[in-house]
Amino acid sequence: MNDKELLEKSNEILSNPRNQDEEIQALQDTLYVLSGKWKIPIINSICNGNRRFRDIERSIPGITTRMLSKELKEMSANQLIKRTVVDDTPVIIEYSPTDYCHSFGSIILEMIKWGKAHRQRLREKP
Amino acid sequence: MNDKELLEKSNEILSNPRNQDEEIQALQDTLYVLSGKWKIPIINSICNGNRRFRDIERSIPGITTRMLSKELKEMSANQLIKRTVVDDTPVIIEYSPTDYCHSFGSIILEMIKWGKAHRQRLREKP
DNA sequence: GTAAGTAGTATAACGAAGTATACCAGTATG
DNA sequence: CATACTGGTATACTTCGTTATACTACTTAC
Repeated sequence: MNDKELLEKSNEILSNPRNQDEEIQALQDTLYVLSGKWKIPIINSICNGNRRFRDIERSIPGITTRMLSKELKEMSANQLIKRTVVDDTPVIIEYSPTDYCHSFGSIILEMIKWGKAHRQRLREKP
Repeated sequence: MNDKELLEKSNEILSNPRNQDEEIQALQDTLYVLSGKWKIPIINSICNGNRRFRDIERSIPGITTRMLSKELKEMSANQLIKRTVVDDTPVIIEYSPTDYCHSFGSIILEMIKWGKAHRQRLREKP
């Protein structure tokens, strides 16, 4: 590394106090937890008040019972949601959000915001 | 639906002015554009100042040249990034963010925030 | 009794996403 | 001269996400 490069490097570090390695790790952690096509829509649906299997299923276009079943199981295991059996007759199964689940609120809101702006852009110049 | 349920439903609608269908669509649009394991880390890397192939590659743990090459090609085609050939000797290839790319800033920041908080939680109660 | 809804499971199969590894031509470094 | 870097491509392979379809057991409504 020559003097010019060294100077550039030091300027870069000074102007950018963020820790790159830590950030990319945080980003990849988040992406790992949210991986796949369905977890975010499911979290969104449950946080929006949907509690029962068929209600959640109907609220997410394109999802199949199998995928919903699989994801709900995985998300229960990971404390993202809570599965409650209401011992009525007939038995009712309720899925509810945990605090953990609510912590994705900001990410989901930003994604909704982006998606809406995206559609707007497409309408304006197609 | 009985009277009690009807009342609850109407209260729910009044207290929740958001359009569910529009939101889930916006969410799924966003997820579609960002699908896969690598686009968000790549956007982040380029927005953080990495410009050249090997720099981007080194900044993203786990990515292979093949995946990076594939994604960069796709993202160039979709106007997410710009590929510039600097006709020096040797030829240098530069990838730079577009405005479109910058529009993911808020989502990425929220994801980094979540990932950091997540690690913090794990440290506190393992 | 029959149709429709609830909460799923079972099975099979497809294909995209991702991994691993090697390789290339050109250039720079020691 | 050997090594290592650059910007990728080629090939082969694996995995697992996803779809499609059917089915169960129970309940409610007509």
